[in-house]
Amino acid sequence: MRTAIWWIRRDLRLTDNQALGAALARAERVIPVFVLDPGLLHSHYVGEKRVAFMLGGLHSLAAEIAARGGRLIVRIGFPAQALADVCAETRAEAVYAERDVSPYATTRDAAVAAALSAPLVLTEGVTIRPLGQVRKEDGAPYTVYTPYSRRWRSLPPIVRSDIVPAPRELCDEPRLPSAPLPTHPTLPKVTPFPPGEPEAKARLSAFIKGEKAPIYTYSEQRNRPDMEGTSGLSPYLRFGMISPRLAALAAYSALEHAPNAAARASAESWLNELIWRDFYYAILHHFPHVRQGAFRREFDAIAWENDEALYAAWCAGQTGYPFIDAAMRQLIALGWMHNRARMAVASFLVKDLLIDWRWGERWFMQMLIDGDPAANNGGWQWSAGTGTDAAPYFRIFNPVAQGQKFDPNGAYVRRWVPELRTVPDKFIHEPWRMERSDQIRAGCMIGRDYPAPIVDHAQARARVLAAYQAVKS
DNA sequence: GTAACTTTAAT
DNA sequence: TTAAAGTTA
Repeated sequence: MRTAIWWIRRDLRLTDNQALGAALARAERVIPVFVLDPGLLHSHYVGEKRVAFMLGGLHSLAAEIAARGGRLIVRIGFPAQALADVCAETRAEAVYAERDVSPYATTRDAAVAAALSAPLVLTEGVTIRPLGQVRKEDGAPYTVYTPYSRRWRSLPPIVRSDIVPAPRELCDEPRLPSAPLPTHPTLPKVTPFPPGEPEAKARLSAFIKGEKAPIYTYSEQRNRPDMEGTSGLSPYLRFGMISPRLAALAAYSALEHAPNAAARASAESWLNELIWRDFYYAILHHFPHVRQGAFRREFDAIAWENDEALYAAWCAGQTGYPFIDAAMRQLIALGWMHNRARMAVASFLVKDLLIDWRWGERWFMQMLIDGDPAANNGGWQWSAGTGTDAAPYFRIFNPVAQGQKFDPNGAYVRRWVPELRTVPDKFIHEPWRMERSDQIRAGCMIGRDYPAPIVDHAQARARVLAAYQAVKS
């Protein structure tokens, strides 16, 4: 074949790009095309920061493509129309893209396939293992993580030769029109995630290189929002600025080179997080109704309170629970939140405020740079207990205990809730327990400088237990 | 071969 | 409590 289109969506990379690789293997000339879809930009599940991060990634990708003699073609409009135009202008004989799982993506891709006269060829690459590959003995999909992960791990490890190398050269079609890449919105300066594949690769290698690599202390460090114990790769994985398979290869290699058993277990726990990611893509793939409501449909009947004022306080980080507020303010400021904090604030919204988990899911999608339909939905359903986990206990996080355990010195709280900076360690996670004299000494009056708790945890706990009990049996 | 029953473990 | 996998009838 002479000409093919590489349709770029959430695979903003050259290394281990299966769509690009397949196109290059079959066509003499491959044209990289990105379509800026106005429908997506204005969705209630999209926010400015993620768009800004994506645009930054596109600028970086355009530079990488240019460095190899090619040119990124940008079009603005509906994908079916834009791609049909490019196909006609270039006489492309096929369009290659990475298969995606969200209902939005699958609907869009079906529409594109129907509109094009050239075939739309979808490759793997969004997940480590091909979608739908990890199944039970009888071919049915797994619905519980642990057996899924066991089967996943029993498959052959990812090895160097699985990785598709980046092309050394690309070609250009000089007369083919391209819209300029927007320069707005931009990321806030404080956001610690410079977009692009080179940054993603640097982060991955810093995370796994050497005997003292952070991956070898990950299992303890990862739960501390006051420290930098995670890989910080989620936004890059979200937009495919790094291939998840390359991340898995790195994890396997770290397992192999682990200096001791503890280090090995730590690397294992990071690999497990990558498997969780594959798992939630598989869930969305096999059970697309999770995007609408509970995985277990009986939980759609829960009588939520859905108090708008409490929801607004949660969003703004004004709940009166310091650990919750620190996390929610970190989210607004950075477009990112530490995962331990995500679990705590999700539990608080659903269990303490008795607000529909889908409200939280939507807020996260609007705020998060790494917001991903599959992973975010899976996380929220896990927190709400409406999802895939069958546990004999009902999970309610205590917002004070979470803070004391995972932010023991209050450094995270003080970083994001400055009005509590002078509160003594003893009260940092429950400042309402300060006597009036303590409050004066700390220069922080509860109810004036910082809110009193908007709910009583013990009461809220009893209320949510009853609400969940009511939909059971 | 299939269904009923038992065991295991859930971050 | 429940899913998955193994065991027995």
